[in-house]
Order: sequence, then C-alpha cells, then structure tokens
Amino acid sequence: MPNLRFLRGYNDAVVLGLARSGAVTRVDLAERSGLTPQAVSKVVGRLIGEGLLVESGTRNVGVGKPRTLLKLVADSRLALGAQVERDELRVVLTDLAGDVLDRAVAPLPPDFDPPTFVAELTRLVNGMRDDKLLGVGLGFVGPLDHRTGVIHDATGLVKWHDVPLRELAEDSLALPVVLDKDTNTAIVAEAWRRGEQLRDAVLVLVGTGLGVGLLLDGQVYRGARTNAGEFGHTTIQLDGPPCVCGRTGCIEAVHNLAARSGDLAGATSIVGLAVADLVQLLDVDHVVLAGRAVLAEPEAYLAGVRAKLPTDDWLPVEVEVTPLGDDVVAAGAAMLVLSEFYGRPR
Amino acid sequence: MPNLRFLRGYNDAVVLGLARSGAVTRVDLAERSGLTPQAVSKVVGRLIGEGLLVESGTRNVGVGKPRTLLKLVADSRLALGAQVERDELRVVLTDLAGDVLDRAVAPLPPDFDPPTFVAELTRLVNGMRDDKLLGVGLGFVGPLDHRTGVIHDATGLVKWHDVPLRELAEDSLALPVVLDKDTNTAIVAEAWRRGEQLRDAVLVLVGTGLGVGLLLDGQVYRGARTNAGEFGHTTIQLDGPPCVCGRTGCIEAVHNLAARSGDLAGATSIVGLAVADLVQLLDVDHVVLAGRAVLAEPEAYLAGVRAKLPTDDWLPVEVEVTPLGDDVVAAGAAMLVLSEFYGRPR
DNA sequence: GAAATTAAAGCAACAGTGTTTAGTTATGGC
DNA sequence: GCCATAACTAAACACTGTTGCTTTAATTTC
Repeated sequence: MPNLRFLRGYNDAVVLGLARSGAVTRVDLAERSGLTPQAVSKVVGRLIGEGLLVESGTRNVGVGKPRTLLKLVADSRLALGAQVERDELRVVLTDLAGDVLDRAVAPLPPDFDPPTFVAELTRLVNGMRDDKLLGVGLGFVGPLDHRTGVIHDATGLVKWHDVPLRELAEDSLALPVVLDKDTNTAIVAEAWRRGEQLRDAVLVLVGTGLGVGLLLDGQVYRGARTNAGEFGHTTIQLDGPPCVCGRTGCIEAVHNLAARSGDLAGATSIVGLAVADLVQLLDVDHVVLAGRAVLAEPEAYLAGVRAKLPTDDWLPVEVEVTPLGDDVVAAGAAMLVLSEFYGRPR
Repeated sequence: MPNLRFLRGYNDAVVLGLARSGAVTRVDLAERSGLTPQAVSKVVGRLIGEGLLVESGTRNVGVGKPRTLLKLVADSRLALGAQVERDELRVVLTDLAGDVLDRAVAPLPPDFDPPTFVAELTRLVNGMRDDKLLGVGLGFVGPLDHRTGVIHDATGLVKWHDVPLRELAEDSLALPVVLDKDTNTAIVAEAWRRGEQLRDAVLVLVGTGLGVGLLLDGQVYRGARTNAGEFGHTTIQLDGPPCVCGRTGCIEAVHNLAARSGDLAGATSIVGLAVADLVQLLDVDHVVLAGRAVLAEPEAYLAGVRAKLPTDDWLPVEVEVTPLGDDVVAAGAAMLVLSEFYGRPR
C-alpha cells in the first residue's frame, strides 16, 4: 500500500491536522510537522487549491518578511453523524473543524428493526442534505465489524443479528457510510478536535453500560475484531454482585448497584478506581468522561476519577468531561467520515 | 518525517518481515504486501545487494516460468539482548530470524549500582562480540523512558534513580544500545518471530510482579511515558488483601497470596480471570504467557487462562506459553535492536 | 520434437514525491 | 534610502513506485 499517493495523503493530513487547531503559518507547519519549508509550501498550495485552506493576513515576528497566516475553511466540507440508542436516533451536522452546526433528534420505536431504522435515518438525513456533504457516520452499540460495516449482535436490540448496515444505509442514502462502535466514534470526536495534543487517551462512556474508546499512539484502537473497549465487564470485586453478563463483580454491576440505590459517591468512586487501573495499564495522559450518567453529575464524576488517579508528578493525567456533551457519539461519527477523507491513511 | 527514505525503509521492512516467516517468492511477496511485482523486484534487489536475502532454487506452480525462491540470510546480521533482574544478568545472541544462537548468564550482587552493572554487562558482551553485531538491547524493570534511555526508578533496585543507562552502556560498549521495559522486549520477541500473524496480542509476564507487553495494531504500545503494561496493580477484589503498592486487592497481591500458600489452582485462576478481562478490553486474538511462575507450571497456567476466556466462536483467542522460555526478555531486547534497523519505521 | 502458450522477472521510460539550490519579496533597523 | 533579515517560491534534482513492453523458462499442444 505505501506508495507516493499514500505519502502525499499522509502529509496533507498532517498539515491539515495542524491547521485545524487554529491559525498557523507555513513556518509553524514546517517546524511542527518535520517537513521542509518547501514541502510545506507545496502541500499548502495543494490544500488551498482544494479550497480547504485560505491565507488570512500576516503576522509579524521581527525583521524580515512577515509570516502569512493560514486558516482552515471549516465549512468547505461537511459530514453527518448519527448516534443510535435503544430509544432514540440523533443526527448531527459537523464541519471540517469538528464543530456541530445542526442537529436533529427522533424517537425510535421499541425493538425497532433495521428497515425501520434505515427509513428514519434517511428521513433525518434528507432534512440536512448539503452539497458539501462527504458522507454519513453511524455510532452504534456493539458488537459490530467496523471494516465490513456489519452489526454483529447489537446489545439490547433483539432484531439486529448480522445486519449489513453500511450497505443498507448506503443504498438508501446514496452517500458514503461508515459504521463504528459508539465508544470509538466518541474518542474520534476528541481526537479530531484536539489534534496532536491528544495522542494517548481513553474516553469513558458511562450510560446503562460502561465502555471506553481508546486512542493509542494517536490512532483509534479497535482491536482485532472491532470489539475493544468492553470495559464494563472487567471484574473489580471477586464474588461481587451478579451482572447481566452472567459473571459477578463487574465494574458495571457494582457501579449500577450504587447508582440505583442513590449512592452517587460510591458510584463515582468505583468508576474512579476502574479508570485509575485503566490509566495505569495503558499509561494514557488524558481521560475524557462522557455518557448520560456523567453528564447528569459531571462534577461528581470528575472528582471521583481525579481522587483515584496516581499522584506521581512525572505521570500527570488530565481529566475532563467532554465539551461536546450529548453530541459526542454522533459528532464523532461525523468526524469519522471527515477522517476517512482528510485524516492520516493507515 | 514521512519522505521517500521513510517509504523505502517501510517497504523494505515489509518485504523482509514477510521473508522472515520462511521461504517466499517474489509473487508471494507482491500478493501479501500489496506492492506491484515490479516494486517487489526492486526491493528484493536491494535486499539481496545488502546480503539480507538470497535466491535459493525455484518452485514450479504449473505452466510458465517457475517462481524463484527467496530465503532470509539469517546470520547476516546479529544482535545482543540482555535481561536485567534483581539478582541476575542474562545476555543472549540472536540472528536476523530471531533465533537464539548463544547465551551467557551471570549473577549480580545484591543492590548492585549502575557502574557495577555496566562493567558486568561489558564483560559478557565482550565475550560475544561479532563483526555482524548491530547493537545491544536492554530489557529492564520499569519505570523507565524508552525514548531517552533513562531508568526512572527501577522497582526493587534502590540505587537506580534517573540513571541515563543507554548513554552509560553505549560509552562502555561502543555499540548502539536501546533500552526498554522487560515486558515490552518480551512482546517484541513474539512479534518479530511471528510477523504478520501477530497483530493484536498481549504477553503476560508472571514473576514476582505481573506485567503485560502490548502489541496493538502490529505495533508495540508503550503508552505516553513508556509506562504501559502495569497490569499487576489492577484491582480485582475490592477490600482484598493488601498489596506492596499500598492499595488492596490488586491482581498481583491476590495471585501471590494464593501462590505462596501453595494454591496453584487459585493462583492460575486469578491470572486467568484477569487475562480474560484484558482480552475483553483490548480484543486481542493472541495471548502469550511467560515469566518464572508460568515456566514452572506451564500447563496449569495455560489451563487457568483458557478456562476463563470467552467461548464465543467469533472471538477466538489463541493462548500459548512462549517458546523462548527463560530467554524471552533478553532475546526480545536483541530483536528490538534488529527492529530498529530492519523493522518498520514509525 | 517443434511451436504455442503461460507465467515470472527484468528493462526502460515515466509520473510524482520531497529536497536542494538559488533566487525573490516584504519587512524592520539604521 | 540602503541593508540585513526572514518568509516564501521557482527550478533542477534524486529517488520512489508504476506503466508498458521484452526476455526468459517452463508446460501444453499438435
């Protein structure tokens, strides 16, 4: 696969990624990308030609010709992303910068089947069509196969076994479609928006279940079969309370038991302990919290997690609640589309 | 960084990696690498020129000109690797195929200091010098920094704080030196030897401590600060037995308690449970067991782990004990050197 | 057993990457 | 107003993998 086209795509993506984090100059880009100034000029020329960047004034840094500022043309490309939950479908429109421009939410009937879902998705998408649209991303509950776009056996949805959802959606929408686990699209959202700052991070999604999205060495890690991130069923209490999964003492079971009995401190403390273990295992330096439970009590979860993290000053870990709120999963699905077109090729 | 040199290095490494797994033909290489036959011819030509490959006969596959077999010249390049433990230094010589050609073991005095260690290392290395030697790899207990080559604060070694070991060793040995955590060198050994077969794997090292080496998407994952793989201090039993780390109910504490009281089944079952959780979290399809405890009772640990793994037939996980035995860490350190020269650039 | 067919591998010309070299342009300082 | 400085770029370049065609060596066919 690695050939000249790959190389160009890669460097274009590097430069575009740096430009995404704000106004930059060619000199900045050269320093931060490791490319020579001449190479940067060529890449920038290409990107300007495609309408992805524009020159926007100059910045003076002492004697000599001032540096030309470059700005991302955020609205030059758009993407749609959808989050699919048991009872609700959320569709979000984002621009190239990863900012949410529009959203639509619709209820889904109990135990909806694939045709019903595709029809509803098509309805919402048609309400947000745009010439600049690159495609549609879908953030679904797993297990599913990201590469083939097949839902394997969605947890909690009885009518979803081995459904080739990407194909079905592409046929109905006449747009490129990508499918991924909700936790993965959520971490994509954070990674796309924060760029180079975020290389090793976990996104913890606390809802009815407990999943994580993993960003490792700057890449979303999906595992051998798109099944990575099943965090909720890690044992944290030998002989603990029974879990829906059939085992006992899973993080999810212990957490939900505390949460349902109104013990918020206990619930956040369990999540904190589990996240601290995860941070220790993976040595990530960023933790992002998301999901309905977290957004209902953001301060409590933040405190619960921070309290348990190691305090070594050479291993600082930054913890935050996702700034995208309820939109993370859907917005991340849209950014997954953007990254297919303008992210680093793999 | 990505430029033409990178591209060449990458494709050379891909081809060399495929050739490492046995005799191949140019046609095989083209199919399995995705490169065009012409590109493969050029790459193979380069590698033959460097003495890394040789043609070795032909294989007939029907009509037409027979395919030319290509073989790795395993002994064209060599590397040394060392494993450093509290009481012992082990140095191993490996060839390009990752096979162990020679080894030397020497005791280390209690609480040895860096100069003592470097002197002993130099003595053993000098006994195994060779013109084809590319460098020396060191597998050490963490925490340490792989990139700078500095031992941060080796667990159990009181005289090792912020020691620039790579520099010290390079000065003394006059050879390139790389430093990494023992768990990381161990997984490098498995990855180098099994090539493309192994993309997502964990190596579990069970000794006095319990660490894991992570191979994710075909790359060794070290974390933001070379500290990934601290698996032993994951909580598995809320309010469990106290651990040396100051917390309670760590996998390591529970395991060691069982092991010391002679409860082998209990010990292996805890490791099995913990590994199953890890497999679920990371969706790896290979688990390799290693370390003194495992090698003392290989069948028991294999059974203990296999018993706890999920049985879904679409998520098969292969479990095995490392075929390299006590040499894994040292041999992996040597292969880390090989991969610096002939592995995929990052 | 000679000619035709098939498939591997190599040669030569090529398109396109980032790099090197040598300018050109725009600013601040004197 | 001139000069030094720094940003930027045009042209030539080295080297990548690709394309199109030829050579080589085997099997198949008549």
